[in-house]
Amino acid sequence: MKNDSFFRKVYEVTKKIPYGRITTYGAIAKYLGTARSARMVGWALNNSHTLSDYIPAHRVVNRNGILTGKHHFGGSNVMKELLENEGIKVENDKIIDFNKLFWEPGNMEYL
DNA sequence: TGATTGACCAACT
DNA sequence: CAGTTGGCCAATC
Repeated sequence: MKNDSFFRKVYEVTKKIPYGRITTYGAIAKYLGTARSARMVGWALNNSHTLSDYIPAHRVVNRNGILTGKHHFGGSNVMKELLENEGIKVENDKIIDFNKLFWEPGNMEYL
């Protein structure tokens, strides 16, 4: 695990997102030390589907709580369905209780 | 190998 | 207040 590449961390953090919780690209990037690299988070998630590990990318939204990457889930409402399936309320491709459901990367309080 | 892009964010004009 | 630009790292053309 000495390979501290950006993508590697993004994958690890994303996989640690608790059930029923969400986080943002900027939060992950900031956790990694470079808040300006939020774009790379999206890139990593884009390649996440190629990984063997399951990446709950549907729990990652932009800082406005909007499902920006919904289009990359193979459908238009796939991401929304996944979130609602976890009890997350989504309306007009936006997280309703985004403020409450927001999970800070690295926070293991759910354990 | 250089230039471009990409599921973003924040500052500046 | 809305549009533009800069920035970050990695992958693709």
